This record gives sequence, structure tokens and C-alpha cells, in this order.
Amino acid sequence: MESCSPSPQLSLDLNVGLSPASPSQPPMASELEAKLSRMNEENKRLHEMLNMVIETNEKYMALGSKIVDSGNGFSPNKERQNAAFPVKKRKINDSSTISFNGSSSERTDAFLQKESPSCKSFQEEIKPKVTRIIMQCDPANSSLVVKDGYQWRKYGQKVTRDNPSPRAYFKCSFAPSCPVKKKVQRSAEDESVLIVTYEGKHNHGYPSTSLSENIFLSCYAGNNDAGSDVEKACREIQNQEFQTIFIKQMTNFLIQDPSFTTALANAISEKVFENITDV
DNA sequence: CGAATTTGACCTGCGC
DNA sequence: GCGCAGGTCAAATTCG
Repeated sequence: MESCSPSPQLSLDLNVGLSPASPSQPPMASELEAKLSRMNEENKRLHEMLNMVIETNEKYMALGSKIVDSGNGFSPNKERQNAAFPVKKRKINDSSTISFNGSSSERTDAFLQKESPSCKSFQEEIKPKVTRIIMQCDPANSSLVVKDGYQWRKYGQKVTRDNPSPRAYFKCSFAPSCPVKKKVQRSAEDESVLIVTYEGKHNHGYPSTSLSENIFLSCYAGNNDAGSDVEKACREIQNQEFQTIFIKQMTNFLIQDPSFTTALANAISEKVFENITDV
């Protein structure tokens, strides 16, 4: 069990910096003051970063809401509530969902509100074990292949009880020891909606040299038969819906990036700690 | 011909 | 303990 309370080391350093140093050691005091000012600057930068992240996230969610308002209003939870397909088996694991309705990124909210007090392992908990992505695709395209930049090997396909569309099972084949699995299934209600569920965390780097290229391919996959038609793709980028999907994908990639989540966690803890010391 | 995909059989976990 | 449904395996098949 780990505690998430500020470490004694950190607390001591900050307290020394916040209170005037002993007059008998003036050189030490100036050093500490310089250190304090550097820390304050860094704090300021982190606060700006944090605010940017929060603002950007809100904008993404607002965009997602617009799509749903003007679209089909798909909600992944409806599947489970469908009386025609009562589901009695399998507990649903702790998961995060990134969809277009802007209300289902509950993993982060739930974590911050409920799980953070225990803080048993902040780094582990903030990384979702299961991530669900809802994405638009062409219903005429029966392929369940989603190009997200990683290499996947299909190892199974199954028709599930609550959905007439088959569910495809993939394993990450980029690294032999990579434990990540992916499930892809069309929505029972809207065949133009693909539900992609990622399980686990990649134990290797991103396979491509161009992240944006692969995010693009991911968004573009399934929407067009002529995937190599660059001109057509470039025109598609102008489409607002496409841009929203693009943004969602980018958000997901950021969430999955350990360095991003670490930086975000550090920024949040800095802010919380600053509030405590200000009182 | 090797790699990737398909598909039926088997395994596992959960609810009754 | 049994049955059901999801998940995985591996041989067969397809594809480049």
C-alpha cells in the first residue's frame, strides 16, 4: 500500500522555501530564494499546461455533444439496456469509454472523485486497463479492421448474444510479448458505429515515425474503400465530423501515453499541494 | 511459400 | 453442478 500524501522530503523543502531562512546563513537564504522562484515559475508553467488540458478537453466534449445532437444520438450503454437482448453474464470490468456523446469519459471523473482518496497507486489507476472507443465508419464496409498505427493479428471472431454483428478479436503483433488485445464490433443499433475496445498497455514504443499520420489513418479507416486515395482523404479532412473523430482519436492517444498521464498527474498534484500550502 | 485470416472446437467464468 | 455465453486456440484456408 502506498500513500499519496506529499512526501516528507517535498514538504520540508517547500516549507523551508516559504518561510524566511535563518538570518545567520544569508548565502543559504539567497540560494533557497532562487530555488523557490524557479519552482514558482515551473509551477506557473504547469498550471498553464493543466488549464490548457482542461480547456481542450471541454472543447472536445462540447464538439462531441454537437455531433450527437445532430446525429443519431448513439449511446453505448443503450446496448446493455435493450430489453430484447437481456444480458445476464459477465461483470463489466473497470473501463473508460471515449465516445461522441461527451458524457462517457467517466473513467477520469470517477477516478478523481472516488478513487483518488485511496491513492493506492496513482500512476496505475489513472491508466485505464480497458479503453473503449466509439468511431464512425461506413456501414457498407464490412471490415472490422481499424488502422490505429499498431500491428494487430486477428485471432478470433464471435457473434455475441446481444449483437448480431460479429465481434473480432485482435492481439498486438508488433512486439511478441505485447499483452494488448483489441475487440472490434459494430453497434447493434447503428451499423455505421464501430465499438473498439482496447485491453492492456503496449510494452513497446509507437510503431510509426508519424503519429499524426497514423491517427489520421485510424480515423480514415473503414470510411473509404480507396484508402490510398490521398486527395480524397485530404478533402475529407475538411469535414467537421471527420475533424471531430480526429480530435477524439488524438485525445485517446494522449490518454494512453504514459508520459502524458504522468505529466498530468504531476501537474494536478502540484496544484493541490499549492492550495494546501497557500492556506 | 510464408503470413494473415477464418472458423469450429474447446476452455473458462458466472449466474441460477 | 449445470448450462450459457464470452474468450481463446489452432488447423484449415486464403491471399499477396
